[in-house]
Amino acid sequence: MKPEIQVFQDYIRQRGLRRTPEREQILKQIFEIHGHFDVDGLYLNLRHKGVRVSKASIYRALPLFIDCGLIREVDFSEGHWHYEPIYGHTHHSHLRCLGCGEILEFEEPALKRLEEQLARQHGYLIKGHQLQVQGYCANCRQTI
Amino acid sequence: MKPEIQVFQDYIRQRGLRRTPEREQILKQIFEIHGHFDVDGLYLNLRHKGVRVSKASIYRALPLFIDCGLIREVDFSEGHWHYEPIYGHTHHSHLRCLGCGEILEFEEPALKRLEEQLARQHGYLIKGHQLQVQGYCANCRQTI
DNA sequence: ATCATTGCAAAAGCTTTGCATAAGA
DNA sequence: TCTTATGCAAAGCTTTTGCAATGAT
Repeated sequence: MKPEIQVFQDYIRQRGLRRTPEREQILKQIFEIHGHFDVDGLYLNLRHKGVRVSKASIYRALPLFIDCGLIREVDFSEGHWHYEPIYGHTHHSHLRCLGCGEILEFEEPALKRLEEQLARQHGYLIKGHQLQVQGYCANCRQTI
Repeated sequence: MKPEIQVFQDYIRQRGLRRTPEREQILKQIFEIHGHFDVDGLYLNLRHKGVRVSKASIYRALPLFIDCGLIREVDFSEGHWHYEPIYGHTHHSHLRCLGCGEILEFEEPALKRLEEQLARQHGYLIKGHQLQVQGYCANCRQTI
């Protein structure tokens, strides 16, 4: 069994919830996309594959996946939520082009030290961070 | 005249737009708050002061303020937009408590170098970045 | 006199929720 | 059997937009 499914089943059992084919299909699809997604795109992916799941079920499943650390919200400033798998993926940040919407990923290991410093300085238990950088890509910068 | 008002008037003139008391009141209020805000809070602030402005005008004014570099969007993962003044303020990031919602500001000058590196590496013209760190504050970490 | 801007109310998106039905445990 | 989960449709929220009236230049 894929490890992300295992993680979810453990979480489900521990919380006294139920294992359903819908949740498993949604999770499977998310980890096949292997990149960021939004609810509508995920829903369409599933429908095109012939998987019958309602958006309501997706909206109800995502908080569970977040809660057990499989995915996280990401902010692309587009007025609706985006998400991405984090389980089994290295932590990365996003560089977004304000012209064409292209999104590049990059790693920034120095932020781990920043987290530790903030923890010490303010007594926080740090759970994570998000960094987005915006600008114009090589193409779009010529047209502004 | 306050410098942020001056910046906005210059922008207005340059774009052939019109100077209105509504926009000026909204901008004035934003720079009196001197911290992050959302549309509803800003609207209530103005109403309580007896300033008659509609939310529609606020929604229509904010993109202008963003466009001329006076404010920026900030993401607190709360399902609606937050904003903060940036003109005349030093750039900072946010540390947010997942328990009580407290928000601390901190500076992270190293990210300037990261921006330059990304610009070189990917040919981007960088316009800015946002960093949020989440965790539990000294109080809330005891109750989770 | 023009034409941008306003306020209102309606519409549009995305997300959440109530409820009857289905189905895990 | 008991309770959670699903699908549908309705409701909720935030944000956007159409339109007639207003007002800046």
